[in-house]
Amino acid sequence: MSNLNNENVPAPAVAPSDFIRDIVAAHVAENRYPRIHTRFPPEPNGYLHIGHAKSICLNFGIAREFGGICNLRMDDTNPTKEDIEYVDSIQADVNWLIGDWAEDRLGLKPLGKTPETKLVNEKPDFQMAPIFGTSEVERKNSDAKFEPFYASDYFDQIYEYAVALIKKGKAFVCDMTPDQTDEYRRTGKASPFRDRSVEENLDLFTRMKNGEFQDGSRVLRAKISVDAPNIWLRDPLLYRIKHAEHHHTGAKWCIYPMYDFAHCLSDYIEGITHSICTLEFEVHRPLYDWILENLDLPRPLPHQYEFARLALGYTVMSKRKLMQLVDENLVTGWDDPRMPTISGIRRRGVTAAALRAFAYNIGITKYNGLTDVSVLEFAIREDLNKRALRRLAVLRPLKVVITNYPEGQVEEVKATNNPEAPETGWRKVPFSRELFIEQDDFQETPPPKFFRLKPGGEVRLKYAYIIKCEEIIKNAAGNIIELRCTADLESKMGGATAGRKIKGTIHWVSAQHAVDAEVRLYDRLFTVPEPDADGDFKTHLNPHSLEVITAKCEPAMLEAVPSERYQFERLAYFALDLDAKPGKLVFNRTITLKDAWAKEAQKK
RNA sequence: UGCCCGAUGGUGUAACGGUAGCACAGCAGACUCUGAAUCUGUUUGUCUAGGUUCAAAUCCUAGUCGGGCAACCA
Repeated sequence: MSNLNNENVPAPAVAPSDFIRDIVAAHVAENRYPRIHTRFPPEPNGYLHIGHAKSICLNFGIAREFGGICNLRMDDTNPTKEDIEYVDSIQADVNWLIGDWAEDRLGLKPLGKTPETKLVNEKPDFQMAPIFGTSEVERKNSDAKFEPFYASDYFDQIYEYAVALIKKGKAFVCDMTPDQTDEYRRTGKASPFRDRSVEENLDLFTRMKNGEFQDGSRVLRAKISVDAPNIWLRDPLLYRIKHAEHHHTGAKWCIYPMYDFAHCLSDYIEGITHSICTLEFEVHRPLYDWILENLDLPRPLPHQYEFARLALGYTVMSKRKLMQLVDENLVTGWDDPRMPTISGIRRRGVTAAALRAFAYNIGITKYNGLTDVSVLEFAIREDLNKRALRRLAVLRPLKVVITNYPEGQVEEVKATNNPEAPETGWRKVPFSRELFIEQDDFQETPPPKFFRLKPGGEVRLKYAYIIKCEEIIKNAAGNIIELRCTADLESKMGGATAGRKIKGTIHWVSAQHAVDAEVRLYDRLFTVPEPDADGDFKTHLNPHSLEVITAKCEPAMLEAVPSERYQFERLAYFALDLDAKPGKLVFNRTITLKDAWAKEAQKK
């Protein structure tokens, strides 16, 4: 797969510039940190999607451009929603996306390693340093095993920090019900438990940890303010009780830290310098800072920066909605090629390089826009045009008999593998008396400007002869089932009349040599640009988002491999699907070629 | 409703007080043994109103519109 990432595809000419990179560049210029350190912290509660790809490209891109590191971290503080399946898929997707590009910037840790306690400026400090700078291949060949970081690996340390806040009188155990807590926070009233003694808080928090209390009966809250304008500063929750097994820590804990408490501390423990997240966390930033600033931490503190998440036309992006599509079998799985998930996009045949180019092209801002799918489609086509091997295949066959071509004769014509990459050479394609052409390439009563095959008209068969349609044969129902044509037998490449100017050139396959392939034609999943703008997004599902047909391919397709990309000439780009087996070709249509004729024909 | 954030062609972005540029999309043309690719040309824009300044997309004030947050989710 590695050759798919860079070969033949130019890197973006200039490194992108945006407000976050500007900030990082300024910090580098003033030597604020010994090294730039970002992180990509997904919660393992679903598969990664193209919005995450934007974040991955940002965080790893910065690490790459500024000589830094980007940690992969599972933000796993809620055991009831998370699962090991997602941990595995996240790793696979990240490795695929950054492979050959920022792989050497990926921060991982030795398997099973937990934070070390060190003395910094005479203060105890928890640290979790990454290993990095090894490629995936090197890691696989090494005896040592590596894994991503897990917020759950810091539960001991985060607990210690909670105790420290309690001891400073900056956190308290609250016994109100969830509803009461909501009510009090909304109205700016102080919890009746706010002024418990340090001793009582310590005792209660220990007993929370020891499992003496029911879920929901008590929480640990920071003591910041009862009526701050920013709700997140109104004595926010730090810990809640959940008697649940955790996919990574097992049954060790029955209290789990909230996102706000765990995230900033995880960043600190890992030595993150720039904690980049999406806009909805903007209002959490004061809390992020408050926690870190109230703990007497000896090392430089990380800072949070926010950017706008990706919204893409004709799809949905929330994990909840994507999971609904999966659970209700509206798609075949998280990696269904119609899904905006990284695994779906990959299965569809899009390369990592194309996805990265897309991420670069859309930029990073704080403006919540809706990116047109054409931007994604352009990145995919541009990438595939340069790398895809050209092949002849007919999706909807129409039989053609060349009446002046000898029965039983077979010849092989030379066909270019990829005009964009001449070094890929050429192959032989068999030609014979009976062929298949595309049904769309013939019209009995053609509209104006139709320069394909028509009665009495001529067209060039790509790499072969110019043919003329002499006769149409129909069945009893009146449908065209066969065309009788004559060929200009001197018009093949190098022939006497090869230079004749014929407006149309069409693709074909020799009937007796054609191989069948299952072809899955995908279209957008939804019929409207913003499926979740109103009501139920599922009412906007495109009923024609998948069509499965059997295509007739030139015999070279028998040698198709998953790592390659193919262009069925004049039609679309295709990639071999996971479901393909020896003797059973299955192709996914990644994306169609641009079709100027379809546009022209629509103008009527 | 409170708090926070944002607003540049159809879409996504750049311009960091000094010529509003790029990409996608669109349109027109050239070329073409892929109606692809490539090449050329081109339509379209600074939310509004005040202010500061020789000069404002940029700074200030107000408004308008849009988004986010107000989970014992992240």
